[in-house]
Amino acid sequence: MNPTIKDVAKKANVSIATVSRVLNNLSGYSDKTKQIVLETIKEMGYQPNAIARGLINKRTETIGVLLPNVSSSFSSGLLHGIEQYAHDHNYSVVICNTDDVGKRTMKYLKVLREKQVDGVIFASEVLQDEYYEALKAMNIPVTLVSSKTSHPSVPYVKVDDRKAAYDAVSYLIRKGHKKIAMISGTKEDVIAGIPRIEGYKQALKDNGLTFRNKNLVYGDFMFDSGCKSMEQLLQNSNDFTAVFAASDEMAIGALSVAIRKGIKVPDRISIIGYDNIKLTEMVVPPLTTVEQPLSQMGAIACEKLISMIETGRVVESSIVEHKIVERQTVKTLT
Amino acid sequence: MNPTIKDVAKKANVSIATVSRVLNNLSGYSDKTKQIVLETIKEMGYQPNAIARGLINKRTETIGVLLPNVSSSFSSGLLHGIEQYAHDHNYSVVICNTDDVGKRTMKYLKVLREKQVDGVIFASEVLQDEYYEALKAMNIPVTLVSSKTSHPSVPYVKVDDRKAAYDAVSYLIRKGHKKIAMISGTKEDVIAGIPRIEGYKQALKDNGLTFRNKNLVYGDFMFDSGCKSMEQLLQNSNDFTAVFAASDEMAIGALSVAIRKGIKVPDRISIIGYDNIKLTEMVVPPLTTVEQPLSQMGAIACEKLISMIETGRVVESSIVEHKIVERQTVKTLT
DNA sequence: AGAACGTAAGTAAACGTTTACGTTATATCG
DNA sequence: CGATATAACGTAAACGTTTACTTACGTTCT
Repeated sequence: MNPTIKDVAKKANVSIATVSRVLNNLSGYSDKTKQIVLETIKEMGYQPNAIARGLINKRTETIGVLLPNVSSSFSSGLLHGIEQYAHDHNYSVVICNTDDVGKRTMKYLKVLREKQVDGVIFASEVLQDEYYEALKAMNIPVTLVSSKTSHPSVPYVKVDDRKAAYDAVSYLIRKGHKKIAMISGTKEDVIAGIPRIEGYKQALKDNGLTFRNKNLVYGDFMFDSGCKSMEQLLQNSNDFTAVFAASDEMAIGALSVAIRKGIKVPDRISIIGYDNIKLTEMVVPPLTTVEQPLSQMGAIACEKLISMIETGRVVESSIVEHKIVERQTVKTLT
Repeated sequence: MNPTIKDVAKKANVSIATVSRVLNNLSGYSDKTKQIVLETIKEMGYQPNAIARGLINKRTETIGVLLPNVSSSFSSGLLHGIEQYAHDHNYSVVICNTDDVGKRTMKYLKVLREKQVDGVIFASEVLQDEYYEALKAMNIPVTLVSSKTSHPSVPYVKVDDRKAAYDAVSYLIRKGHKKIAMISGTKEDVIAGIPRIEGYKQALKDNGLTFRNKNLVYGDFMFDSGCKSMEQLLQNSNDFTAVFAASDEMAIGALSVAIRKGIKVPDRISIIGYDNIKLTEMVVPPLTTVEQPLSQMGAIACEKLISMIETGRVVESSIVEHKIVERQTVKTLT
């Protein structure tokens, strides 16, 4: 078995307390004993046991991250930022892939509680009442990323979806487009669905353009639905020069059916996406899109969480800046 | 504070031991006391403390996963399978994103040791001697996925890279191609570099085709290097009708420069990739590729690991089946 | 010289479990 | 009926730390 602090103490001829003290850089020992202890520690290859430590100081230096789909480009972008920040601050992260199913989430929450994590991040998930209650019972801090809530004790970090959509559409308008379609995400999504539709409508209105029902279709943020939506749009009216998609995957879906149908992008139709996932650079032509700084958002959410863990004080939510990344799928109309 | 087993015991008028017994479904109590205990547990909202439990049975039911890049489609595919299997078997997974830097890996290993994880999976990382020694000192099982090693005590799961490359090239040959270029990964990579080059050369040889140096170029598996490699290939000779890329990202890079240069794919040049990441379906035309069942591989690696943890016996390595997924980037030459 | 104090340690309780062992009461059997 | 087996518990040690409290001793000051 691995040596324990007791073994070290015995070999170094000091008490357990003394070893613990030098381990934790406290005072109460001479330079000489410090050297001896340090040496025997190295000699024996001693490593402290974080479990025992955790039991007594009620801190595990571990956080839980719940996300709907680890293997999506979106989630993993957030995760990257979270992990990096956490690790740089000596926290470990345990991942919980909910696959969008509520049952699983509750089970995860239970496990995280048993394992005594110091806090949890909900990434891109809505904080159901049931979850909130469970978390409250656990009595540990929570933050949200790419999501929001009205509970004052749980801060979130996200972009302003309404404004981002507004800006995307305004951008198209500035480029001379007057007939702009939208491929929305799911109609019920209070984060990435509704606000983006509102931004779209508002931008049209503010620029004297009329909203047409048949130029708005609904997908589910995924590639396939982007394809279908584009076909639907083409069938509905074919009366638009640009489309704003509520996710890059859908935008790329739209792009691919356009190409397949021989519709030139951006010459005949311009497309702008949303997210700026890695894929956008790889596709031909590269996709113009509105960027969410995913990794940075993850890092900020993690920063907030750790701050709450260590200070015990609730911190403020943040709105992070989106920006339009111009690539080659939007044409300037003259 | 959360109630402990002691609180439950007191309220239920039994001893701690009894509560523990019903909690763990052991024997030594009447049905009646069981009911009472269960009720007070529910009443008080008691949840066992896995840290205390872990301290005593030296098991944390947690595994560590080291991977070079969480946000790559490849890694997250593996991770997905790992997480799912682990969670279904009541293990938690803590992720460690090494970003390919060795220093970080050693630090992670130290943390994982302190946190007393029950085992670790190296995903798509080569097991350096230094790591192996550290792991051996920890005295816990290890498995590798999408990597291999000659240490008999660490099982791995991967596809047969040499054979997969051989099959990919043979496939092109069967489709009538005689002049086949290759965009390789890094020359030094003993897993995904060398064996795939060997498979490529062997397939040429076995079919009476001669290998030409200028038809083999080196990238680093990433998109950008795929672009550059394709340009280099075009400059070198332009004397090939098909290219085999050692990763989908590079294949897509090659595809995109082809399209940009007006080279029709697959009419003028056929392309086959490697991995079958999600991206391959989204690109136009959809990429023909050889599939590695990433999620399944992750699950198998995790299964092996858990088996080793629970039985204490080393298990065998596995070679999983690759297969060619035909999409639209390979043309049959007549 | 003696009081007062600071430094360098040691002792032991505590964290929340599991579990080996001990104790009682009841049932079983010859 | 006495011996003994068994069921139903309780007691306390153990896991590897941290830390409040105590002790021993050397300095400094008056």
